Amino acid sequence: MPALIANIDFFASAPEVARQLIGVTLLVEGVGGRIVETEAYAPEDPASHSFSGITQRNAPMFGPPAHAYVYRSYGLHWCLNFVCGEVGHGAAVLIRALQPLEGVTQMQQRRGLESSRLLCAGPGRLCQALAISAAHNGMNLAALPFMLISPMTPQVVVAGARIGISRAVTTPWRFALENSPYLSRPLRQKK
DNA sequence: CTTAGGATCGCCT
DNA sequence: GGCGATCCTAAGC
Repeated sequence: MPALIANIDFFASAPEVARQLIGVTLLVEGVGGRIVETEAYAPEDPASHSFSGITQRNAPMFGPPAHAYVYRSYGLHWCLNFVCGEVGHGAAVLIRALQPLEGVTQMQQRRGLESSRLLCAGPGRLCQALAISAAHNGMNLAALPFMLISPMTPQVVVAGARIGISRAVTTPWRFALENSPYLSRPLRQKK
């Protein structure tokens, strides 16, 4: 079965993959933790980089699934996405936050920060902690330096509106591990 | 608790 | 030329 890593089918839609990624342990060079927050970006999605078609920057989104799409945000931060869906459709999942587990000392050094709560709580922060940069753009997630490990038990996932965008602001494609203290921002659930 | 401003630059119109 | 799928710090309530 192609593109099946850590029991996740990367050929599925972005929201499905985003939900399935919650609880998966992500390591880069052995450093990282458990994914506690993701966002889905799909074709036909006005908030997606792929919305207006293929460009130099978003080209990896139109490549094979289960590969990395890394881009620079606001000129100074890196953001890590996992490409998913059918080849050429332009879907991806933004990895927004991790619960630090492995290589915590190294992540603290890279971030210049001791707090474990804020170590990987945000797409830019976790890329700094894991030393992810343009060098990782287009890389296969099934091969080193990446490692994905599926959780041992089912995860309780909650959904809400995505953060930091100006279009399609109500689409509930932000996914988080329920009650996790390691989110970039608290997710306000509907009651 | 919320909000405001600055850093900083590649990408797209 | 304008504007971000951000983050940090500071100040106000």
